[in-house]
Amino acid sequence: MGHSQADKAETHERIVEVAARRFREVGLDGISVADIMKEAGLTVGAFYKHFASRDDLVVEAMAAACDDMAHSALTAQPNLKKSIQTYLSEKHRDDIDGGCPIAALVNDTARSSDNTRAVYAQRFEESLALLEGQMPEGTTGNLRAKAMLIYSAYIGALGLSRAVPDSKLSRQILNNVSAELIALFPTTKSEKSA
Amino acid sequence: MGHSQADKAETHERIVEVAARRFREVGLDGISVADIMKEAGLTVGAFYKHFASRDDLVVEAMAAACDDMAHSALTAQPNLKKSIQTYLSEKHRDDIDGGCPIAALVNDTARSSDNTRAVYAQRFEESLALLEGQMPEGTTGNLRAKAMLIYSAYIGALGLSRAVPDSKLSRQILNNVSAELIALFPTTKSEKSA
DNA sequence: ATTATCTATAGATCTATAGATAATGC
DNA sequence: ATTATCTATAGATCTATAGATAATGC
Repeated sequence: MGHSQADKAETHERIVEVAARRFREVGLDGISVADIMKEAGLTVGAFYKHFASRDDLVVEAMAAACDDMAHSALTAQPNLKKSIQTYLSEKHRDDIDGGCPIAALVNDTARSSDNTRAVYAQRFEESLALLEGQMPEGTTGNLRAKAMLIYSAYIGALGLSRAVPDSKLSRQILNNVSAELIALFPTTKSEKSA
Repeated sequence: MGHSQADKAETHERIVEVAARRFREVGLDGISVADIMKEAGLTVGAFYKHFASRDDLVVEAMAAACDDMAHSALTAQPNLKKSIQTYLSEKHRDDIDGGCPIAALVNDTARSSDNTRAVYAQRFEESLALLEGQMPEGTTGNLRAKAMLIYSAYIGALGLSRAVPDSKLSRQILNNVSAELIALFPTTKSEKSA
């Protein structure tokens, strides 16, 4: 039983990380506090020294999940084409618990607390700005609106690809939406090597 | 206590209709059998004369919800522009329990039973075909792929508009994605009057 | 002395079933 | 006789709290 203050901070973070993964996989209501604690190597009694309520964990886990994601599919790609191909890949589809929470939890968030929805919206707008920054040079019109279209297509296509049980249809959704988006927003030559 | 066989059929349908609404609103796991029965004017004991398990109700309710929807936003519109405007409207956003279950339950479905997912996928493909049939004359390329892009954008934008707590941002998502889709797939003159 | 953790449990739920009741339908 | 409904409840959960234990930190 180690319980220094340093241990507590580590423990807190470990609980949040477990929750950030599990919530994406099974939904914000799909796992109990006791099971989260067990997966973090603890028992349920310690939970309320770290969080005032289960919902406080949901809020923190939502933020953590969004921060996870911010450094992969949307941020770390050199151009829009790569972003589209990465986001709408079978790898991302099969990595629910490590993938984009904006997609995995969009329905859950609509039914959740104001605090959770506020975190979700804030992180969504940050990701949207990143996507807007990836729009090809020379794209005309409302760039933020176009980024919203792309992000909406991301969320819908990824969600559908996970919902349908037929793997052929699932792949078709990812590939078709990916191809259509790439055709609509062609990356310029200078950006390809960027 | 009326319980003729005709009554039973009506009762069965009433339970399914209540579930089809509530599931869209609170998720497939968000309401108990007892509360569904209460809302249908019954008590929990009668439930298992109508369904072998809770999951059987989920399957039937999913089908019923999709049938509801099939005759409104996607089917009953004369052209694609009207379909886009209707689907991505504040009215649809605020009518979760009567709106499109393909959007409202996409995350829930990914976590649900094979039977539920099969019904979802079947109805999705039917709606997709309707949308494909609404593509403007002279649209070139892979029509099914383009319909998948539109439907994905529908699901993502509607989901986002319900998840974010800021009503201004919510409206912006609907209006921007709607405008971008209409610009991408302009309806021809002959179709406008169709 | 304080506190991070543990075990144990109160009180509220949830699915599913058992058994009683009252209506249908042969 | 059958059965659609009811009330009641078994058994399994879930959130949150109480009280004991063992380590930290003044």
